[in-house]
Amino acid sequence: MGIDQLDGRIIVLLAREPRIGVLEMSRRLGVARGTVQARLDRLQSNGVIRGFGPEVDPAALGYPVTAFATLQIRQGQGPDVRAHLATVPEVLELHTTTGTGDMMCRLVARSNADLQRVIDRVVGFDGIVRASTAIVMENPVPLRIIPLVEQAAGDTEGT
Amino acid sequence: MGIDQLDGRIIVLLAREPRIGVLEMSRRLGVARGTVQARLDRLQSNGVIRGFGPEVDPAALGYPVTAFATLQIRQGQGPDVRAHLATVPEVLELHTTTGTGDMMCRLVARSNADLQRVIDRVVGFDGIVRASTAIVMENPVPLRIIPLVEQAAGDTEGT
DNA sequence: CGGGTAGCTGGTCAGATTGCCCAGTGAAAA
DNA sequence: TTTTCACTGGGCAATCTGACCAGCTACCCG
Repeated sequence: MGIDQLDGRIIVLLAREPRIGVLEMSRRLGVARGTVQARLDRLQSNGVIRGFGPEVDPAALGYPVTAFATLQIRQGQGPDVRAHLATVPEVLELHTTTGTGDMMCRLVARSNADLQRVIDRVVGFDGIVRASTAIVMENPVPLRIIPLVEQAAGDTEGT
Repeated sequence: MGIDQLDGRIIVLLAREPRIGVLEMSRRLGVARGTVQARLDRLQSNGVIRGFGPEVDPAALGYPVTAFATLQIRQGQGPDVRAHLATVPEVLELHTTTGTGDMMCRLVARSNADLQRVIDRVVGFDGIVRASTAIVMENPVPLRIIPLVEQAAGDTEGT
């Protein structure tokens, strides 16, 4: 596990210009096309690169409001709660955590008013004892991976 | 703003099989290639589709520990704190929020012990008053967009 | 009502890229 | 020393892309 510098450069290049294609990458990186192809195959079978799905902006879809909800679950109701939350489209992700809450989820909604509806739907389930919600105002650092990839590529040098 | 059913089907198809290409999509959706191309162009210039960057798994990079940190900021120090956090590679995203905390960030680390180092680096900055951290144990619902896209495509029918 | 716009179809075209194969080389591991 | 592995540089056929076209329909507007 771990990536070397060439892997890192491939990922960063791909993150910056996703449409670029293997041939152009090999040109820019100064290596043979087969090498880039082999590296990419390996990164994907490694699981380092999960895929190339489209990044969809919920705001552009009509869901400009984002919030994080911390949930407290009744003992033993975990599995049921997960199944329940998985059925709510506005639940974008769900984690079980240590700490004050038992779960943490990311929600989106069409408006602040609509957020109320979403929260009602989320907590309107027996196993959920309490929920506390934090509405996102700004997003100074959008989800990113490049700095981490650069660090991983610089530090680890393979295994 | 909003997407119609064809847009929705395009996005879902793309999310399920990213490598698919415009031609194959047009075949499966039963529309002309030019249509799919035009839709995709529009979705991208709309900002609905931000891009096709590689989805990198931090765990496979050697960072298997994820945590969420809620930060309380000293009045007026917001901008400085943002700039500080932006320099930490392990900070994957950062939001400013309403509620008990002022900011919320997603962190990764090489281990639980390493998480301590990351947190020290995050909070080792003057403007941060307090931080409370929740370590992620499981991720029952990984970041997803398909259900929301399907709902948006079904409901809105364009504007 | 007629005109104009917008979107989709089904087709063509040249050019680029992909996936695949190969032999040769250098370095590291056994 | 022999084997293994990754990378190089090359070539091949098949495919896809981006661009363009005319024709058609639906729709809005004056």
